[in-house]
Order: sequence, then structure tokens, then C-alpha cells
Amino acid sequence: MATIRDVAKLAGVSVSTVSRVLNKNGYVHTETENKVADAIQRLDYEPNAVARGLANQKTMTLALILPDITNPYFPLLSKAVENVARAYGYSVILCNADDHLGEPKSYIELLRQAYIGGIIFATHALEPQDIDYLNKHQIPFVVLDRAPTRQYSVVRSRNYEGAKLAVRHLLDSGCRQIAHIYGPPEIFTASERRQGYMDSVQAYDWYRPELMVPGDFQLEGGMEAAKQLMERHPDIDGIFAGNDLMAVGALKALLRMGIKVPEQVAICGFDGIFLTEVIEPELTTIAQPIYEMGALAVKILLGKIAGSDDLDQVHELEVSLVVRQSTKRGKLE
Amino acid sequence: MATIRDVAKLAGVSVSTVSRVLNKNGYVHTETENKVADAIQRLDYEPNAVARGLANQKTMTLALILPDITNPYFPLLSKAVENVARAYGYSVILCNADDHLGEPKSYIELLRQAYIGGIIFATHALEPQDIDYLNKHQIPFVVLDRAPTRQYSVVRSRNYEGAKLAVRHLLDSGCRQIAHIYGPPEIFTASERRQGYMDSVQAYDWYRPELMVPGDFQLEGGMEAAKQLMERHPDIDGIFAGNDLMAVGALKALLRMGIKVPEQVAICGFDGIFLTEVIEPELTTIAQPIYEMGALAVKILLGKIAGSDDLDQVHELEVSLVVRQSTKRGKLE
DNA sequence: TTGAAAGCGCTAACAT
DNA sequence: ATGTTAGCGCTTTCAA
Repeated sequence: MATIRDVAKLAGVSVSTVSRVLNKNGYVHTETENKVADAIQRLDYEPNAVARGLANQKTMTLALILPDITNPYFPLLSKAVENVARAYGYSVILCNADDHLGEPKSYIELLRQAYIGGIIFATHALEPQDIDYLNKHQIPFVVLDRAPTRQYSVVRSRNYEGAKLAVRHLLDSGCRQIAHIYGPPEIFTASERRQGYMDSVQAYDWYRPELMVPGDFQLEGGMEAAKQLMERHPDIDGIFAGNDLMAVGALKALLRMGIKVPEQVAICGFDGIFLTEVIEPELTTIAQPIYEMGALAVKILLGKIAGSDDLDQVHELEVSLVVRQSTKRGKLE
Repeated sequence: MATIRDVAKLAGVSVSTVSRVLNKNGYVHTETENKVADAIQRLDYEPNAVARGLANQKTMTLALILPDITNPYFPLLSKAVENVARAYGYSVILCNADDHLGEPKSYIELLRQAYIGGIIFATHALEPQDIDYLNKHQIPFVVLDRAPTRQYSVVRSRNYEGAKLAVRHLLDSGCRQIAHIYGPPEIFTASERRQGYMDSVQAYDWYRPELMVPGDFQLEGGMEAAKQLMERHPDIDGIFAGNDLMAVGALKALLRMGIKVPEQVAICGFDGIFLTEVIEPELTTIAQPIYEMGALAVKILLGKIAGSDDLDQVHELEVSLVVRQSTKRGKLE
């Protein structure tokens, strides 16, 4: 493999000159630049990433930390991150946080000593002490799905408004008794969606707190919640689930109970994952721009790495109602 | 951040001694070892991965190259890879090959100049010239889902036998006219499964070549193929799809056509992805041990990195029939 | 505008 | 058993 020294020798210049043309900094005569470019070409030279990393104390690698890549929300997100990162010359290291919770060395320390360029957190297992560590060591990072804050950059979407959109749509579809399956309270987005539901239905006389039941943001939780809901409140005719996975679970449970969707009960989810288009009937959902969120997170991160300190701290993206079979009850439309 | 020099100074020894205790090679007096260990502890020292990489011409990073992480087969695979790799101290870089097909610099060259430890290929876009390049530059690698070969290590599963298992199960379930939706011929596993189907049904008088229709290993292909199949051959009562995604597509198409599954047509897929448990009715499938395949691939790769040259070249894992609703026709069981 | 040389933090001969 | 030192390949002062 050719090194910068080989190039320098062949071009008849010093390594520092080669380095200058490589990094396009410092003054370099056009003529020598051409000689260098020529030598680079002829040797098929490619600067070594590791050596660069060592000299710069910083590598062209980003880390994406997420709870679990097998959760259907994350493949598209990680694809976006990888795509955009690569477009800018960065590689991305994948970290399934849930699988390594009890480990002695935290991801962050490991990444730091590997001179990682920056980190995207799509996990909820980010502790205040981690934030301190990141700040103390000046590691650029971006967080997804957190509360608006000035502490760090956040990429998120309009969960509250999305939930209102869902309820309104269910109402418009002719539902008169809408239940909600909410996600884990410690997950901020789950609470926002729940709040959106509450504020939308509170004024109706049919509303009772029992119409809100907890789920776990997983398939199973959605199934159980829906089952319980229908057993206790057979007159429910609409379910708004806090995420698509639970919505699919709810659908599954209803089908098994012989309840027709959307005729007897309409279902609306949240997220807009691929799964909603796979099942039958297809699921109406409040779609987040998942790919865009990942792409934006990378761009913000790269901006931070480049030193821009004035990046907006909170980036809130719009959600959109995607109407599909699971809420088509032929009413009012 | 503490460096090896700081440790050496604090312990009152030289850097090479510290290096020796770090890497547990060379002789070192127990007493001095303790002093060093103590200094490491007190400084909270952690050897720098990048510097190590540069000195060794090799980093503790693996690459996983797959077609597209949003294909539901790959999240579990990549989780396995990441888990096992990390257990051995390695990080893994994710590469969506399909998204970067037209790019000038190939992944492999990029990875090489980043001193990658090794590569796992779960993509089919691996050309002979890539193999040459890898061998020439002595980059350890393992390939998934390829034909048995002596050229390189392969991790795969019994596709042929699995297909036979599928057909036999469909037959046992009372099917008398079984169609097959096969995957892209350039994908070797697809051909093997197709061959298994052919060899299983050829002897039956109901068999006709038209019962085999092409799919694309995606949802859409499965839908279209199933639709076409049922329109042209309404007496089909069983479908064996070359993978789960197409099986799910087939199910979707049949449901839309008002055809009952499994009562009128039974469906069996192949792979054992999560999706098969999510849909309703749940899908019978020939399950590959996806996690184990990923885990094994890493272990073989690490073995190669460590220098073992005598690793078996082909690792073929067993598949298993997972019977679910989509083939429960109440016959013969 | 260009070059010499000192790192970046670690490993591994080679010496002692 | 331990230390000295020359790299690994690149960046970046500092001089010229």
C-alpha cells in the first residue's frame, strides 16, 4: 500500500506538501499540486484512516446507539444514518444498547478512546452522568426522541399533535368511544402521545380514565391491552395505540377475538413503520418521517463536529396521517 | 486522558513493560506487574484503540456488509453479529451495500485502509474480483448463504432439505396441488429451495411447471405471484414461498381475493423472521437459526483473524419446521 | 510556497 | 526481566 511518503518521493516534494494538497489547506503552488495529484493517481494512493485518526485525535466514524435493531422502528433509521454518514465519508458503528446494559465499560468510554467522531443516541438509556461525560470530553452528540431542551440537540417529531390528529381521525371515521394504549411512561414520546389523547377526548361524555391502558411499545403489550380493553369495555369502537407495534398487536388480538376491523373497531397506530403496510387490513397510522429524522440527526452531528455551535437545539419534524384500511368505516368520508 | 507513558512514569517502569502487561506477552516480574496494574487503576487508563490499530496495522473492528438492513431478515442477523463481536471486544461497522452500489470506492478498499479486522458478507453483490482482492490483501472474511466452496468460509443452512420439509408438511396437511414462488435465480439459496421443491413434487401427477412462478424475495413479488397463481390455477391448495417475505405477500394477496388461509390454501414460508409471528393467521415456516448463523459467522471470522487456517470451510446449519396457523387444515394431524 | 521534524499513543525488535 | 528506540502513516508547527 502506498503511503504519503511514497507519494512525496514520486512527486519530488515533501510529505507536508502532499498533506497540504490532501487536506486543501495551506498554500501550494498549482504546479506542485499537479505533480502531487499525478503521483497520487499513479500510486492509487488513499490516505490511511487510522493514521489520520491518530494524528487528528478524531476518526471519520460515528456511533449509532439504539435499544435494539430488531425493533422494527430502527432499521430504517439506521439505514438513513448510514447512508447520509457515508455520503460524507463517515462510517457508522452500530450499538444495541439493550444487549449490553450490564457491561462494565460503558459504550461511551469505549467510543471515546476509539476517537469516535460523534454519537447519535436513539436509546432511552442515556443517563445524566453520560451527558456530563460527553460534555466534559467534548464529544459531539445528538439525541432522538427527547423532550425539547437546551442541554443538547434533539431531533424529534410532533407527538402531541400527532396524537390529536389520530383521535380526530378516529372521530371523523365515526368512532364514538376511543381507547388508548400508551407506552412506557419513562419514554417521553409515549407520554406526549398519551397527553395528546387525553386533551382530545377529555371533553367528551363517554370519556373515562379506564379507556387508557398501559402497553410496553411491543407487540405483546398491544395484544394484552387490547384484549383487556375489549373484555372490560365491549362498546369501544376505536383504539389509538401509542405506537405501531402495539397497534399491530391490538389488531391481532381483535382478529383472534372475532372482532372485525375496521367495521366494529377502528385502529390507528403511530410511527409509520413498514409493518403497517404488510398486515391485512393495513394499518392507519400517524407517520413520522423516520428516514428524514435519521438523516437530519447525522447532518446536525456533522455540523457539530465541524464546530458549528449555533445549531438549533431542537428540531421537531411534522407527522402525517396515513389513512389505510384499519379505519375505513365508510362514515363521513 | 492518560497514556501508556503516564502509566509507565507512575509505575516507575518503561512503556514497553506496561505494554507487556497490557498484552500479557513477554516476561514480567509479578511485582512490577502489580505496580503497573496499580498505576493503570489509579489513572483509569485505557489503551487507545486508534494508536493500537496503527501500530498493529489492524483494528478491533469488523464490518458487516448486507444488502439492506430494512429487509426483515437482517436485523436479527446484525444483532447477533454485534453481540458476539462485542463480547470479544470488537465493534462492528454496518454497510448497506445496495445503497452504495454505484459508488466509486468500493467498501472493501475503504475498509482495508481503515485496517478493518475482518468482514462478514451477507450480500450477494460479492464479485470474484472482490474475493481476489480480499485474498491478495489477506483480509479475513466469511460469507453467508453461498454455495459450499473451498474458496472461502461459508455459513449457510440446509435450504434444499428445508424446501423438502416444507413440501412434505404441506402434503401432510392435506394439500393436493402445491405451487412454489421462487426467489431470484442469481441468489443461490433461492435456487436450492426451488430445487428442493421440484425434487419433491416432480413425481406427482398433478405437478406442472406452471406451478412454479418467480418472485423477488420481497413482499410485492409474493403478492403478484400469488395473485397470478390463483387466477390461472384456482385449484391450488398449497403455496410454498421461497422466503417469508414473499409468503406474507402471498397471504396478503389471498386474503384480498377472499381466499381463506389455511382452509382453502395453506401457505408455508422460509426463514423464520419475526414477521411470521406478527401477522394473522401466523405463518408456518422453515426457520433458519438466524441468530446462530450470525454468531457462528463472527466466531469463524475471529478464528481466522487469530490465524487458524484450518477452520472448516463450510458450516451448514439445520433448519426446522415451525407449524403455525397458515397450514393448520385439521387434516392428518 | 515548501521542507524538516516533532508528535499522536502504541507495539515490537533489539539491547542490556 | 526490563529498557531504548524505531517505527505505524499522517498532521502541523516552525523555519527557511
